Amino acid sequence: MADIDSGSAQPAPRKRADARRNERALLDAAAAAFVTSGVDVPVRDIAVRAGVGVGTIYRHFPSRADLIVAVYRHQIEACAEAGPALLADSDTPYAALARWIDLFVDFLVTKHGLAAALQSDDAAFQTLHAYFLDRLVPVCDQLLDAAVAAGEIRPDLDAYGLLRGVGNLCIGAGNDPRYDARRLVDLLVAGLGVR
Amino acid sequence: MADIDSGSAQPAPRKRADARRNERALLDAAAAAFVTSGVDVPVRDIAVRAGVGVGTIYRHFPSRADLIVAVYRHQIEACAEAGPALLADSDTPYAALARWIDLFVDFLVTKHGLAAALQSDDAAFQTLHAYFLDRLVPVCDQLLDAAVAAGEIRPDLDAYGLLRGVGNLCIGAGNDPRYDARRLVDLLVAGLGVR
DNA sequence: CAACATACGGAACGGCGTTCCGGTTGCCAA
DNA sequence: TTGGCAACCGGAACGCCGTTCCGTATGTTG
Repeated sequence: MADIDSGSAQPAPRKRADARRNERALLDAAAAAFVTSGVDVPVRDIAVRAGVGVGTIYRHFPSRADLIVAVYRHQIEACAEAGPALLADSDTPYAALARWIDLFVDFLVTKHGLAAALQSDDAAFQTLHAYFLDRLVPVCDQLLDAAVAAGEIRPDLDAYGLLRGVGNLCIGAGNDPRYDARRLVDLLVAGLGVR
Repeated sequence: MADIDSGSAQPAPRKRADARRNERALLDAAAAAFVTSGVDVPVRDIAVRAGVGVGTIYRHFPSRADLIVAVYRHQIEACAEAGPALLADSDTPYAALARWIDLFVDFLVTKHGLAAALQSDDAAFQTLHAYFLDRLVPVCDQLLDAAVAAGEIRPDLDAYGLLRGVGNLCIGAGNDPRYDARRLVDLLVAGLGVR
C-alpha cells in the first residue's frame, strides 16, 4: 500500500519487464547519487549510474522533481503518518508539534540540497513543492490547531508558513558546520509559544 | 566617502574614459535588471541593457557576485552603519537588535533572489557571501553582545547563525503572497528572548 | 515465429556562465 | 596634429546543464 498506485483492479496493463527493471535501477541510482552529490546532481550522472540513457529517465519521470518525489516518497509518507501518532503519544500538543518538526528537520538536513530545491520557484520543481505541501500541510495544521486549542501557542502562524520557514532554515545545513539549522528551528518554535 | 575606494593618493593610475563610462552603465543596467528579473538575471541581459558585450562585464566584475556586491554596496554599508546608531537610540539593546534585523529583512526581501544567492554554495558566490559576512557579522555581534549583557536574550546564538537564519527565512519572500518572511523572522527573534 | 507496441540510448537543442582573442579606441608624447 | 601603443571592447566559442526527439532494439502476444 505504499506503492505509487494500489487498490482497484490494475488499470495499467502491466509494464514491460525491462521498463520495470530500469525504473527500479533509476530509483536506486538516484538515491545513491543524491546522497553523494545532492539532489541537484546532473541528470547524466544518474543515467550513468543506472546504466541507462538520459531519455529513459525522462520517460519514467517527466521532470527531475518527479524523480525526487519518487525517491523520498516513503520517508515523506512516514513523516506525515508520524504526526497523528505523536499527537496521541505526547504530553501536550505543543510537545507533539515540536517533536514532529524535529522529524521534518531530520529528514531535510540529511538530504543535501533538498531544502533548497523545495524553495526553488523553477517551474520544474512545482511537482515537488506540491507533493510536500499536499502531504505535510494538513498534518502540520492538525498539530498547530491542537496546540492553539490547548492555549499553548499563539495562533499567529498557519501551517504553510511554518513549514516553509522550517524548510528555509534547513537550507545549507550540512554544508557548513558553523550553521546549526536545528537550533534556529528550535528558536522559531520557541517563539511560537505563548509568553 | 561612500565610494568604492577613496582617500590616499590614487594608486590606480586612472582608468580610460570609456572604461569608466561602461562601468557606470553596467552598474545602472545591473541594478535595473535585478529589480526586473532578480539577481539571477542572465548576464547577457545585463550586457544588452548596458549596450556592451559580455566580455566587458567580466573585465569589470570578475564574477557575477562582484557585480552584485558593487550594486548593493551602498545599501549594505548603510545597514551596517545603522547598527551602532540603533544601539545608541533605542531603549534597550534588544530593541535595537530587533530594529536592525528589520532593516536587514527590508533590504533582503526587496531584492529578488538575493537571499537565495547568499546561501548558494556555488564557488562563484563566495565573494558575495564573504562581503556580507565581513560587513554585517561584526555589527550583529555587537548588538547581540549588548543584548546578552543586558540579560535580555539567551546567549544561545552567534551572529553568524542568526544572520544566516534570517537570510534563509527571507528566501522566496516576495514570490509568494502566502509566505510572510517578516513574521517568521519576528518569531525567531522572539524565540531569542529570555523567558 | 512473426509482427507490433513499447521502451531504449544518445545525439541534438537551447540556455546558461565564463573565457578568449582579433579588432578598436582613448591617451600621451613627440 | 599625429603616431603608436597599451588598454579596452564585442561577441564568438567553450563546456555544462536540463530536456526533447527519433531511429533502433526488444519484450510480448497471438
